[in-house]
Amino acid sequence: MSSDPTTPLDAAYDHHQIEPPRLQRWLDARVFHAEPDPAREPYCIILPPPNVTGALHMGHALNATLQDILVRYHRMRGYCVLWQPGIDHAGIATQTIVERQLAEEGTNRHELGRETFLERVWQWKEQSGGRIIEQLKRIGASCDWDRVRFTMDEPSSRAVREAFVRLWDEGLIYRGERLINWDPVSHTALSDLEVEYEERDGELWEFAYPVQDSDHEIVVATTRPETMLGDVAVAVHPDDERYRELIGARLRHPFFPEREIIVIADDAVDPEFGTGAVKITPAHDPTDFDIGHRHGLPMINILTLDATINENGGPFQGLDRYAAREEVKARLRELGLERGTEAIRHNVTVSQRSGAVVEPMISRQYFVRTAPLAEAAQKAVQDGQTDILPDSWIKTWNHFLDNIQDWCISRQLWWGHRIPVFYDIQEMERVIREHAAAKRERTEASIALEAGASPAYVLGVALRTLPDDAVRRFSRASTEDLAAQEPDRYIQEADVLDTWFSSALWPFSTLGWPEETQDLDYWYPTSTLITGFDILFFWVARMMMMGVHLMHDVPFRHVVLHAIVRDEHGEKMSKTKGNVIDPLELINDWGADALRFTLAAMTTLGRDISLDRKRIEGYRHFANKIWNACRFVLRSPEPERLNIDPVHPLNRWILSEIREVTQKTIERLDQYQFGAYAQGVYQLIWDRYCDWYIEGAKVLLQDPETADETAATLRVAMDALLRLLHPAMPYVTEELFAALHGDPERLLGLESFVDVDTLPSDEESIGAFGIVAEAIQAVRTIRGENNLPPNQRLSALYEAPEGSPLADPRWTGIIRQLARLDGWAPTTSEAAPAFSGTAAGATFQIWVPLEGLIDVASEIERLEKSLQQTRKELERTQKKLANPSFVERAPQEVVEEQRRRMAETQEILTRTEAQLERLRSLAG
RNA sequence: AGGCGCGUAGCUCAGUGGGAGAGCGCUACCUUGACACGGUAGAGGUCGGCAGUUCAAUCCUGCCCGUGCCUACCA
Repeated sequence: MSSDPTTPLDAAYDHHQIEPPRLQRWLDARVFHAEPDPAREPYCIILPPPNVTGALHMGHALNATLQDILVRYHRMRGYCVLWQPGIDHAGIATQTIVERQLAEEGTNRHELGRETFLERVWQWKEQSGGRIIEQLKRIGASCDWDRVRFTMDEPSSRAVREAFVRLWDEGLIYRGERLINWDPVSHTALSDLEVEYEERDGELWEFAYPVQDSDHEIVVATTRPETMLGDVAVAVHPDDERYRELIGARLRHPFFPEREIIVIADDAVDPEFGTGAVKITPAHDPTDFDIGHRHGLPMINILTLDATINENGGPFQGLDRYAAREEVKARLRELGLERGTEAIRHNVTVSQRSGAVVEPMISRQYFVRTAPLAEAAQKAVQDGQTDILPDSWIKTWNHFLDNIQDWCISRQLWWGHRIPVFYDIQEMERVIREHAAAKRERTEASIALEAGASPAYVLGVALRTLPDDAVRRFSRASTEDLAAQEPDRYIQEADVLDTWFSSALWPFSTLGWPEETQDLDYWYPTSTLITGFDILFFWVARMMMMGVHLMHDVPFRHVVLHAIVRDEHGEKMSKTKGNVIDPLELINDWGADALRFTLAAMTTLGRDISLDRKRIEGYRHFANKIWNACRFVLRSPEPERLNIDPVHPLNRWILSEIREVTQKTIERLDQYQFGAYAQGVYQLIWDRYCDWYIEGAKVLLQDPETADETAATLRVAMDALLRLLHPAMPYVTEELFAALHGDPERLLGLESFVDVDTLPSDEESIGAFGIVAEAIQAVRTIRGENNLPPNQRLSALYEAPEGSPLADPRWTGIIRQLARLDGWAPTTSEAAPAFSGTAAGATFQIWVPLEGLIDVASEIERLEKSLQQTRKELERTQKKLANPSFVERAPQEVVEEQRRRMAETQEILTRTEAQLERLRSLAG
């Protein structure tokens, strides 16, 4: 079809014809661009920045869909809306990709040098990075695409430096020796959140430490035998009778006789596990590290950064950790110290990024002191400055913040924000000399210094060997590049910051911080953050900490956590299972509108989504449905006037229904009830507008009395439906809106939302329609259950009280047409032909004479079945009302409701029984 | 180990302290001039089990069974 909406719409909806050109028009017209407008209320959402290496997956699709619904909805409601997009630089992932490319070219980053390597990364980023932005556009995300930001761009980098320096000056960032998670493949430290636990089969291997000057021994168990090379103690529980006498004893290390291994007592030991005695390797195990601190034990690092044994491993030096494990076991076996083995399932820590088994290692890194920040973040939620939805997550939130560890922010990478700490060389030399003098010995650093080594080399030694407070004395944090200004005096820290450090600043760095920009003033705090619960800790908590601390206000008023998208059987999607569903493939097959609507319709907060392609297909059919409904409207006569208050109850009914759904939609979207919103609009459009209203309108259009107001109502109603649906299905609604108004320039996305005040709320019409629909369905049921084809000519008689819509001439044409009747006339139960199909309603009875069409027996059977159900229903209500405590204690309106229902059911029962009697006498 | 969630029609899921719902699938009929990507009618459920609170429980409480996730981690 032509995209020119002035020509009639094609017979069938085809998303391929609609979506790409529509998208292009939005982009060309920059309709999503936002500038602060003091005259309007601000509304701001920041898009959780996807990874620069990433491609769109279902999680992104869901996330973007929900945000876009809110954004489009608020735009239509008159807010000044900014949806801020961007991507993050994904330190490890990106560096890994480029390093792999270099390896294929037979080189590596060290040969290239830092500068050249970074140029290569930028090159990669420009060419292949961030394709996810184009994919987000494709699903219709109405971000302000003029404002796309990157965590490594200059404004963000500036914000990172500023934040770092402020936190440093306040003592909230420090450099210290800690046990960190070392990824020996990516060659970097990882924060606690970046490691995962994988359950694997392993063995608990036992060996003995002989007690010095004694025949005794103490048996320990371990899953990592090679770590015994770094053992400095064996710990037992203080109350453990078995070992009480050995506490304080000295053990002999089989490979390092000069090393003193002492037996200590510590509560952390579980006497039930293994042998109840634990070997202590403070430099390579988190628990041992703590124990080592408590007991003032030395720390012996036995691993290189490649996870091979270092010089402290004596004869095992140079062996890979796993080779060393086998070698250590073999040697201990030879020495007769092996004591057995036990199969065990245990958790192995692996790097989230590289998948490598992580080694706990003692190392000097930069940390954020999280305790004070976490407390403030927690308080912000407690005090209601930020709401977390669903609120079941608050418990998790508090638990995490209560137990938060300091955040390791340095990464031994090149791609990222280089830590803005500059080491003052002159100061360093003074510190080295003073330190050596105080210790009254030559230190490694002072030796290097005296030997005339290069400042960079001496710095390396100093950073490795000097105490933290000494290093701090010659460290300067600065937002200025001191090393560039005074290259002879300053050397910048080589490490970069964790990618999440820059992401933590995102809600305000994207708005211009640390500048006091108009954007920042207008849109901060942002309105709502929508993200997956899987990054509650990684990102949300860190943004909250940084926002509260640096901006003195929370970064967002609401946090909405949504679910994971699973496959159609509820299985988590994974490449290994092969059940990954690619959203772009779905968009190609069914259209972005159908995918979006499906995701919205299936979203109930707090519950995962199992995505079934059949469901998407169904909603694609829905797009086709409204498409064709709109075609019908366009083919109907042009009304003379549009803004009318219709008189006919059918017209008043549909407008009242739209009014009600609009009100509900507003409530639902304000409460993030995406599923209820989508389902409500779906039912309104399909079940009420298409199935009932249009069919009725066809009749009214034939009558000069009602033709014009009906033609107008068809359009007014369709216009409202498109507005209601637009946030969820932007493409097709834009297309139809332009066609409906015959104005290709008018963009629905920039129109206002449905105004309930312009719509009637007509209870009488709603009630009348209900009775009419019930009557029509009754006739259809009689026809259907007696297998009478639609073209079978039938007529019907009715009995109804005065004023019933069944007797209202305004409805009779509709009844005759929709029930496919030749005749529709009043009668009485006495006068009605005995051999009829009947249906009794609360206020009416209908007879469809069936003489000569079917046999009496089949109609008797049908009525008996319906009678049974009516009796059951009656019994239930009677029983209830017979209960005195119900009548006494239940609310009056509930009792009334039951009484009314009983009367109705009684009426239906009586009528049905009477008819059954007459039929039986006929069959008789 | 601790925390959270789920269990409703064949499948995937809504839902509410007071008459059990949708989509898909299934059955029958229908090329009625918006739509067969459609229409009409229908079949199908002890709302996981047991107990409690209540006049009333699919909904609230407790326990149990099944299932999924998160956090922590024992060498």
